[in-house]
Amino acid sequence: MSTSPGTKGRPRADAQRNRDHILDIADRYFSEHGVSGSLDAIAKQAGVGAGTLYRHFPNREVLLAALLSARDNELESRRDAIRAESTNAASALELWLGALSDWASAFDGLPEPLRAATATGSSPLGITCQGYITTTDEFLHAAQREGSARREVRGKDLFLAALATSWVRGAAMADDFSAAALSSLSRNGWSTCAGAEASGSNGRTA
Amino acid sequence: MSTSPGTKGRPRADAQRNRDHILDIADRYFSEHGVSGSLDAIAKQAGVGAGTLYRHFPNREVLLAALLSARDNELESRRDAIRAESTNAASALELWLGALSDWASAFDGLPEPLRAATATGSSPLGITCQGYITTTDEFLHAAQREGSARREVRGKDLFLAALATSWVRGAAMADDFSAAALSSLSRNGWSTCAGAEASGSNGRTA
DNA sequence: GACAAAACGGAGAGGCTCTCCGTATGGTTT
DNA sequence: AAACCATACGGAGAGCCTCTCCGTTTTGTC
Repeated sequence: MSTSPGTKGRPRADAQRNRDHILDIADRYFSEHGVSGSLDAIAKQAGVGAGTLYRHFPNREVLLAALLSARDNELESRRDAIRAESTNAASALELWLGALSDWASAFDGLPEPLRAATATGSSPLGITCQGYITTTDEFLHAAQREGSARREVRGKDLFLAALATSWVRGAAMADDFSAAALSSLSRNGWSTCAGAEASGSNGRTA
Repeated sequence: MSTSPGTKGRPRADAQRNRDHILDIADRYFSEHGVSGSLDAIAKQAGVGAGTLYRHFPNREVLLAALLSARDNELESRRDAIRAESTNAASALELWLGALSDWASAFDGLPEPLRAATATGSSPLGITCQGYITTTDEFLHAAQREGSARREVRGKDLFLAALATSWVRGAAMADDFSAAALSSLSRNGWSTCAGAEASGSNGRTA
């Protein structure tokens, strides 16, 4: 799984080389210009034709997914470290959400496609997100069993909250403090030691 | 304030007519296509040349700001209603945040430019946001005085949280429930009846 | 070395944003 | 009402972007 060419055996050597090289350049490029940077510019920087880039990565989302999957190991080892080191499920969950939020900050503007992919689901990015939502659920369930997390919260909601944290931090954000505030908000809410049960749905009023 | 042409007296009649008409069309168009829809298409639908559109609204952000300012009354009267009807500051704050979140959902994709404008500040959109942040601060301070909101939270953070709620609700979001979950998260956090003091900063780990 | 399959590259179609400037129009003045 | 000019109009087109198509080149195999 994961090398683009069709159904059969391994890709041709030049194809593999190009693919890897494009990935390298794209990583650097997105780091500098955000996820909205020009794909053609990436092709040019990589010294390949536009056709080559688009054959390997039919659209921006697929390219992003490939880029992120190259970083999978990092996040997964962080997950393992958290599991190993944490003494209680609540702080494990908190650390994991922080890790997710950092992950989603890998490139400027990344949270947006991640949210879109989470919503639609079936794309390669969506699969990736789904996996991490599952992990989030695991941490969350543990915390719930421990009694330190609310019952009505779902992993998906916390995942989105982590994305949102990263989104707030995004781009030209003048105030780095706000992201921390939001993640603290996600943990503690703004209400003083809330009435716990808080009913089910609020939010929309009209 | 607010009619685009330069420094002097009122604009020419045709200019005013075009401006209003463009605003009408743009409102409909953004409602159907989201804030990323094509500006040229709006000009065409409005039956004016691209130049005319861009003279009145030099860029997308300015157009959005004009569109939103046409809706100012709505949000402001909602604010007044909340002030009048609420019996306690906590629920007033909650209602206000809901109103903000609805406001930011006027068009698909609106939260993004709002966030960007909040960050950079000086644009017309930024001014608008700043005003609502101030209002948020008022509601928040009242709640803090009442003892029902945490001290360390700032209006700006709650404003961004409201935008984030709307952002999560955004576009193709398969799951409308998540937005409600996030706003509840913003109020109550995920931790059971938190240890209140929660220290200052957390979030970033690496 | 010869031959197909696989991959390449870049021209170009089509769409978007935004500018520029010759033309038309409103408002004012006589 | 005619003339005048500041103001506003429209749309061609420059420049950038995404993505496709297809003639040409490269690889791997026999």
